[in-house]
Amino acid sequence: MAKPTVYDVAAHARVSIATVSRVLRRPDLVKDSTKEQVLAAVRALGYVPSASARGLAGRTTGVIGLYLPAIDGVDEAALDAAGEDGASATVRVVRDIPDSGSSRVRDLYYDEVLRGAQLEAWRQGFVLTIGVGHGGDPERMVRDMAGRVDGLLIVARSVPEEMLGQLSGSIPIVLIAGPRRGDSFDHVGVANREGMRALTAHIVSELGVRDPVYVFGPEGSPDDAERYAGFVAALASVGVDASALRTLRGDFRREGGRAVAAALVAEGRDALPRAVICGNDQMALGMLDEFGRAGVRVPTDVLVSGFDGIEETRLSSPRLTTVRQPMEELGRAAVRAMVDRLEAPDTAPITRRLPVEVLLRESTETVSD
Amino acid sequence: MAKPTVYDVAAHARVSIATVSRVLRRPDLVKDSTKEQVLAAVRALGYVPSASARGLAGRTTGVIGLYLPAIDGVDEAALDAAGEDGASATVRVVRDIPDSGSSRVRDLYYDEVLRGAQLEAWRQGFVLTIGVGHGGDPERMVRDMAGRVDGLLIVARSVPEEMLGQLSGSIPIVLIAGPRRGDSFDHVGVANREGMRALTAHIVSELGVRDPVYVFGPEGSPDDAERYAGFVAALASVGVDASALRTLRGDFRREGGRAVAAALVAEGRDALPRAVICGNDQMALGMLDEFGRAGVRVPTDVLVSGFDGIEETRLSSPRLTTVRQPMEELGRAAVRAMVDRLEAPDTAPITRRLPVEVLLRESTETVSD
DNA sequence: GTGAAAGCGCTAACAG
DNA sequence: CTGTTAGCGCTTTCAC
Repeated sequence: MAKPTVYDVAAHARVSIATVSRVLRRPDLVKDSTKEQVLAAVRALGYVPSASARGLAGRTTGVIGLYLPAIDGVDEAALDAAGEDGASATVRVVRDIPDSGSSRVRDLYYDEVLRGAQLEAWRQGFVLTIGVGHGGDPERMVRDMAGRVDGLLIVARSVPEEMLGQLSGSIPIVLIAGPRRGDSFDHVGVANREGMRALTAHIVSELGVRDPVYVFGPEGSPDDAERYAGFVAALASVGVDASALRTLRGDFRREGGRAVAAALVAEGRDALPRAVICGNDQMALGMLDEFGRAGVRVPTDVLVSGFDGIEETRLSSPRLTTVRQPMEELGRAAVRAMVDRLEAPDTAPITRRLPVEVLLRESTETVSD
Repeated sequence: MAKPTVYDVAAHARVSIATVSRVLRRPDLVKDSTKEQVLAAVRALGYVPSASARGLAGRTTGVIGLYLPAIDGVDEAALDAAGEDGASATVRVVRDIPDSGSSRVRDLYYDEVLRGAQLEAWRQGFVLTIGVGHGGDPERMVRDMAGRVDGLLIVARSVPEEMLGQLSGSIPIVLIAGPRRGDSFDHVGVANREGMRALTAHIVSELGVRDPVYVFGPEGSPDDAERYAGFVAALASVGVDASALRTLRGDFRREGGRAVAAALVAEGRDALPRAVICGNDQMALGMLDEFGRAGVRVPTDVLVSGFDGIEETRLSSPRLTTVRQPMEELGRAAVRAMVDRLEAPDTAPITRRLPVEVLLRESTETVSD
């Protein structure tokens, strides 16, 4: 008993295959009584329509693809090793000492984007298929996905610019996050600039720090550039020339934040800046780590802020002031943009910019505050 | 310039479509020189094969589906509201007080399963498509998925038993977690029983508590039943009849744990059990919350343990002793099982049982320990 | 090695 | 309202 097809259902219900198809797609066009027969046959046979056939005939798959960049510490070698179920014990008992699990820190970022995309896709009648980069070239995977979906959502910078060009020739693409792409791609992003501007304004105006230090991420991050632009703008609006201020460079990772903080501490406690504004949360958390170790008090000795709003910022001590990006909403907006694009293929590029939220917490709290 | 097809490529390369197909699927059967021509044409045209057509012709989609149960607090109404991009502000600044974000607590469980499945699927040359239940009936979504994948991974109890029966008639199914299904389904699970047995043994033998109290989840959870069986077994092996011991009933949720703890406290401090062993982490965390509020000290006054190994257990104070399930590995193992099944459709049901890890932490630490 | 031709299961005109 | 009939783009014998 192979998988039943329309033909089987048609035969069973004593109608033509066209009628079966209609019952499933435009039920209103079919007489109630025949509809019943067909439905009964469907149930009896356990018929499930083939998406492949439907896709071929209808030239549309009902699938939206989401491509995410490589997951942090995915270790291919370890994966291979884990590949076989060794005869390992069923239970292992270990004394788990604090901090041993720090390697589990993962950016929840994409999980949330994924969740939002999935939810919205379903609401819109689409299915989501995901591809996650893994080290090397996105090439193969992205191409493969391109062949099986109606449209592709791509997280910024996870795919080389050139491939985007080619791809967009044959399939709609919506870019997620990253730099603004008013030009040639549909794009949903967040208000990086405005968020950092508001945060900086708070620190400068409310807290009276006129010489905050900005900590960059790795060279070439457009998100970081936008954030810094917001930083500069906030300062400019109170008459401070940001280019005269000191800046530091990290790498967007926690470890990098630690290093930057350590360097600062090494210069002497009295030389510490009054406020450190980091390009992302991970670096800020790293600085918190190191300042804590070194006995530098936050916020008493120095104010620290991050950007992104990852979960850990709520759990650090002190809790970290940050700018929360609406990740889940980002995924959702991307799907919406894609659906719009699919409905109107030849309209101008869609650009959506989502609002952010500045979360003021203890890491930037002052006495007078 | 519509999407190029095999015909376009064939014409461009001056060969037949059969040759184009061969170059892409069995390159070894084609002469090098012609292969070159075809590849060149593919590049020139930006050809991407249609997965639908391929699926139809080859009766296999190269897709594995993963169906996850409803996400905790998904609020459909809120989703609708969020549907339109209101003219909301770009930035909002709020003073974020501690604990305000407790609603964001989400079980990371499925995210990890998802990640593992995705990774392994790709390694095996498959693409993963995911479906997440949302409140109501899984029916429609699962059926839809069934039509577009080669096999379906289903998290236990997210789909009614009967539907599983039907489905498995037309498509391979691998159940994830939940009760053992040695019978009629392929299944990957974890060593619930053994894990709880080891944990209980530790508390009984090492810490000398011969009358721990077990806190159940909601009625009818097979996972919980297995865990309790482990609890009973551990006790039995030191000559204690667990059925004579007190048990409590929660609901697997944090709030439920709080309620249970509150009830216990209300009975009087001196009547407190010496150890409380919970069926999952959420309840244990809830108990920690309430004990903390009530001034009951953990582990001094009472020992508390959980089960699952969710992230929050590392961040609570005291950190929670628990049994960590290898979630990511669960997803990976499920995919592997599916691939095996696909390769050998008619072999006996596959059952994989993954080891767990008992993590001893401060919530069960005693002085003598 | 390569080409011709027959489907894979479904949808969508087009008749009736 | 329902049936007939072309394909959709690709894989796969079967010949050559």
